[in-house]
Amino acid sequence: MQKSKLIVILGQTATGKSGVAVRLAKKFNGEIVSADSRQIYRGLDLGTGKITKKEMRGIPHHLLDIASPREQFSVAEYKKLADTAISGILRRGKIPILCGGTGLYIDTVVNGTILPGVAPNIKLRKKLNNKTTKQLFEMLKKLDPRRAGSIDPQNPRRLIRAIEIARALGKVPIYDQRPTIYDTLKTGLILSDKTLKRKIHIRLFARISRGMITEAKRLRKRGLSRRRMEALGLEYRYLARYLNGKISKQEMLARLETEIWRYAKRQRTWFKRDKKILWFEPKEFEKIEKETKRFLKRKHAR
RNA sequence: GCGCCGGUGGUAGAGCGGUCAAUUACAACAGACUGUAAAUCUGUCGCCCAUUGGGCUACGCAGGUUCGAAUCCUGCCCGGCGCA
Repeated sequence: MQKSKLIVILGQTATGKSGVAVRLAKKFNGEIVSADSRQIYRGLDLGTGKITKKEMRGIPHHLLDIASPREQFSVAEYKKLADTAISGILRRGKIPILCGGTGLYIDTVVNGTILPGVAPNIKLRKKLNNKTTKQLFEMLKKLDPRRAGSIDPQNPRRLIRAIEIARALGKVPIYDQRPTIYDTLKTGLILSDKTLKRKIHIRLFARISRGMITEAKRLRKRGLSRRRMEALGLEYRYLARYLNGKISKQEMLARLETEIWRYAKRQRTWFKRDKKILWFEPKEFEKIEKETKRFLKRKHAR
């Protein structure tokens, strides 16, 4: 059976993914599925650099604004919704374009990852949060020695999740890599460090002048807790600290610039491992287009 | 001009005779990652070789005391405060 074609546009923050995705969608009759863990949330617009209605140029975008920022979203939910969105697009005879910078989300969809099927247990997590990393590791060792051997013993978040799964299933399952259901073209957008830094800087100030601070205030007014806002990371984390009077506006901007850069590097580290990504500079649209055309014509997967 | 306090690695800031290339934090760089992923976590971080380890240069500058100094003394330079 022929696998369905899926186009992926990925890259670090501020590399111009959205624009490229829209152009491709225009060209090849596509619809876009966002793969961004923060643009999922309603009301996080300027701070996440969410595409505007106008910029969409009539192209349908999926998985934006589908969750309340007050609640925690998860990869598992994302995967389910993304799969649904993609099949919908395919059913309409269009090309799905997965576009975003959240590497884990992309991989989960593209690789057809099977997640353990154990929902977060908030109560348990709260309880475990009081334990030391060492204690958590000991707990996991007792519950599932195998997983304890492969996990990062110093990462409480991972340990808690592993314990959560082990308690529900007896042990943390090992999942074999499944044959993926999509025939995928992964296109990565890349800029030199210097250019990316500059773009991050410019974009940050543009967001401020477009009202990012007002957006943050609005979110707080609508009941987004300070804690939750802090947990959203980057702009929202530092905006929260600023609104709280913990840092000055200037400190916020300075911190943000370096934090965004660091985030971009983490993204780069993640994407680097994937040797199947074809990298282009965003301005090389013709090349991207050509590659995409070739991919879409191709009969069989790889 | 006198008095006091201070000058430490990219930054902030410990150390106040040996165990100090120097706690720690931040930055920088590298990396991990299967239901919080813009999150969370790890490693490296004076220079030069080396696998453990070794060598060199370092704590404003110049001298000195000492077996031994970032740490004590003297002078100088610089900064802050106080008195003139």
